[in-house]
Amino acid sequence: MTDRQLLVTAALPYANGHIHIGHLVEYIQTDIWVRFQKLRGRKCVFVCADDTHGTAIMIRARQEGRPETELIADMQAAHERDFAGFDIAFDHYGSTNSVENYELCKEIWKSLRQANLIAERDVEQLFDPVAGTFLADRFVKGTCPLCKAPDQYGDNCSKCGATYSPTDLIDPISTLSGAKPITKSASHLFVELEKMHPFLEEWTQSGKHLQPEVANYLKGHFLGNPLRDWDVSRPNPYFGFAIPDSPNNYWYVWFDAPIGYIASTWQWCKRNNRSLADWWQSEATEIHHFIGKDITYFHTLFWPGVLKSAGYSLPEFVHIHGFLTVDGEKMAKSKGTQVLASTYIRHLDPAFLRYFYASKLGPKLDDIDLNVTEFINKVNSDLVGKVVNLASRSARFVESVGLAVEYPHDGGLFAAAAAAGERIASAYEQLDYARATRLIMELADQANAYVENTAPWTLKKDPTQQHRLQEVCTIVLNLFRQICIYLTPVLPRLAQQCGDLLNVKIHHWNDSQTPLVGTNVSKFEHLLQRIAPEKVQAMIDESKEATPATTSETPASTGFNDTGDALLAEPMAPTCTIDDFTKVDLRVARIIKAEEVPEAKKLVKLTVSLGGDNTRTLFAGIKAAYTLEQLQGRLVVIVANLQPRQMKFGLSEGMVTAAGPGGTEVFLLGIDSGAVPGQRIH
RNA sequence: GGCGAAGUAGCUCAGUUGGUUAGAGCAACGGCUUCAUAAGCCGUGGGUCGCUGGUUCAAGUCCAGUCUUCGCUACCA
Repeated sequence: MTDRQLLVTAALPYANGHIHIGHLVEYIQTDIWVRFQKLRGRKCVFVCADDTHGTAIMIRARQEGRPETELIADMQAAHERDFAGFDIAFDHYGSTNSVENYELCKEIWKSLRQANLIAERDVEQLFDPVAGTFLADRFVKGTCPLCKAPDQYGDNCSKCGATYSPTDLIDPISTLSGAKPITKSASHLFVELEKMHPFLEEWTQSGKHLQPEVANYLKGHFLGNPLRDWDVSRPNPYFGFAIPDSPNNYWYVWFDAPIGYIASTWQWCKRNNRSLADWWQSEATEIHHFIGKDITYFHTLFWPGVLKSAGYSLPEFVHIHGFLTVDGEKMAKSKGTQVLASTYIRHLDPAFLRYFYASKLGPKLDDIDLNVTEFINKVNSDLVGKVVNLASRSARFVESVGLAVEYPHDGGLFAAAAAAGERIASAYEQLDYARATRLIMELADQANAYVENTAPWTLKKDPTQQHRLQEVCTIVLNLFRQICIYLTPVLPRLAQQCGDLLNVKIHHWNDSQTPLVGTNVSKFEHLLQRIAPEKVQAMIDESKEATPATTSETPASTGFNDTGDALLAEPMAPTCTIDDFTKVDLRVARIIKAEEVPEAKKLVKLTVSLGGDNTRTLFAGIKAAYTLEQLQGRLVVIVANLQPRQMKFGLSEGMVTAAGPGGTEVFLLGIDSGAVPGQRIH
C-alpha cells in the first residue's frame, strides 16, 4: 500500500493569458494535496506544463508579428514566475510544444490507428474565404444542431452540452472575419469514441474515479446517447503538431494537451533517470488529475478513452473543483476582482491566499467565494491571532535557555493534538481542507487557552519559577510546532520558519507525534504580518487599472500603453466598400426617455428622438452599465435604418452603438457638442 | 423560460445511513488579562434549519409541490 506512488497533475494553463487568482484555486488545491502526500512520506510527483497549441495562439502571434515559439516561451516564463510566487512546487513544468510530446502523440496515435478507432473521411468543412483558412472550433459560431441554441462555438454547445463538429452548426459565422464561411471538402480524422462506450460507462459509473455529481452529470448528458466521433485533426494553417500519416493535417490542441501530462512526466523521468513506464504504465502508480469543472468532458470521457486504447494507466481519480467568485460575483476586470497572480504578489503574502482557499475548499464542485472582509478577518484572526501568536507569546521567554530537556506534563494536550493528526490527515486526503483547517484551529484555541491558564508572564516575574516558565514555554512551542506541521501543506514557509525558530526542521507528518526537547530557541522574529485592508484595496485598484480601458491622462514620456487584447477578442472585420458603409445610416439621437424593463436582466427600454416628432423605441443591453438617470437626455449614435427586431419585451427600432465586451463594460458612443439629433454620421 | 447549483444564526459554512434542549468560525455585546502583531481568555445574545403539505413513534435530514437566490442561456439588433 505505502509502496504505491502518486502522479499528480493540475490542468495545463493556456499560453494565451496570465494566471489570476481564479486559476490559483486549482494550483493551490493541488499543491496542498501534493505537499501533504510528500509530508506523509509517499512517493509523489507533481507535473504540469503550458498548453501551447491552437488557433488562438497562432492568431495572436500573427498579430504581434512574431513566431509562436517566442510568444509561448514568454508566456511560459511568466506562468512559472507566478506559480513560484505562490509556492506551487511542481516537480516538473513542461510544455506541450516539446519533442517528448510529439513523440508520445505519434505513439498514441499509432495505437489508436491499430485499435481501429480512427476514422478518416472527407467532410464538408467550413472555410473562411476572407482569412483564407479553414475554420476550427472556437473560431466559428452558429446554432446548436441539437438544441437549437444560437451563438454556440463549433466544438460543443454550452447550453445542452452536446459535442459536434463545426460543420454541424446551423448558420455558421466566422469569428475571424465575420464572413459567412463556405464549405470545402477536406480529409478529417476522428476518434470513434462510441466504440469505447461500454468501457467509459463502466469506468465513469464505478464510483471509484469521479465525484458522484460528476458521474451523474456524465450519465445524464453524454452516456445516454451514442458518443459522437471526436474530430481530432485541423487542417493547415495551424500551430501544433503535424500528423505524420495525414499530410497537411495537424492534431487539434485538445488531442495533444492531455498527452502533455505524460510528456511532462517523461521529461521529469529523463532528468531523474527514471522509467516513464513506471509512472504511466504500472499498477504501482496512482494518477490523480485536478481540473476545473469546465473541462470535465475531455478528462472524464475522451482522455480515459485515449489512455485505455493506447495502453496507458487510467487516472485513479479526476478531482474536479468549482470556480472562484469574489464578493459573491463572478470575477470582473472592471471591478478589479480579476486579480492577476503577479498583482497579488506585489501587495500581499501568498500565504494568506493559500490559507484562505484551504479554509474554504471542500471535496465538492461548489464554487468558492472570496469575500474581501472575510478574507481579512479570517487570515488575521486564525493565522496571526491564533497560530503565530503562540510562538510570539512564548518564544521570547526561552530565547536564552531553549526547550526543556524533558517534555513536561501538559495534562494530555500534546497527546490529544497528536491523536487529532489522523483526523486532520484524513481530511486532507479527502480534499476537505476546510475541515482540516477547522480541526487545526481547534488545536490553536486549546493552546492559547493553555497559555492563558499558565500565565507565563507571571512566572517570569518570580525567580523561583524560572524552571516552570521553561516548561510552560516548551509545551506551548511544541503545540505551536504541531500546528505548523499540520499546516505545512498549506503554509510551507511557516513550517520553514518554525524549523528555524526551534532549530529542528520539519520533515515528516509524524514529527507531530513526538515532542521536541532540549533544542535552542532562536531569537523570535515576526512570522507573518497582518493584512492591512488598505493593501487589499490597493491591489484591487491596481487590478482595475490593469484593464485595457484607456485613461484620460497618458504619460507623455512613455506614450500610450494600450494592449492588443481588445482587438484580439474581436478580430477585424473584412474590408468593406464605401457603398457598404453608406448602407448603414448612423444618426445622432437624444434619449428622451429611459425606462426600466423589470423582467429583463440586461435590457433597458429607450425612447429616442431624431428631432421633431421622429421618435423611436429601442432596446439596448446596457442595464448593468448605465443608470436610467445617466441615460436620460444624453446624445447617442444609433443605427437608424436597421431592420426592426421583435424582442421579448417589444419591438426594437434601431440599435444604440457602443463599445466594450458587455455586462458592466459597455461604453456608449458620445458626440462632441454642437451635434443635434437627426444628423447623419459620415 | 431552459439547464445546473443552492437556500441552516449578521457573514461564511458543519450537520454521517432521519433519533435526546440544531453546531463552529468570524462579526456583535459584556467582563477579565497584558506575555503577544490593539493579539488572548471567559461569558452573553441571536436561528419557527426558504415556505406548504406528506411519510414516520421521530425530519434540517426522506417525498411532493412552491418560492427565492446564484451561474450559464434565452432576450445585449
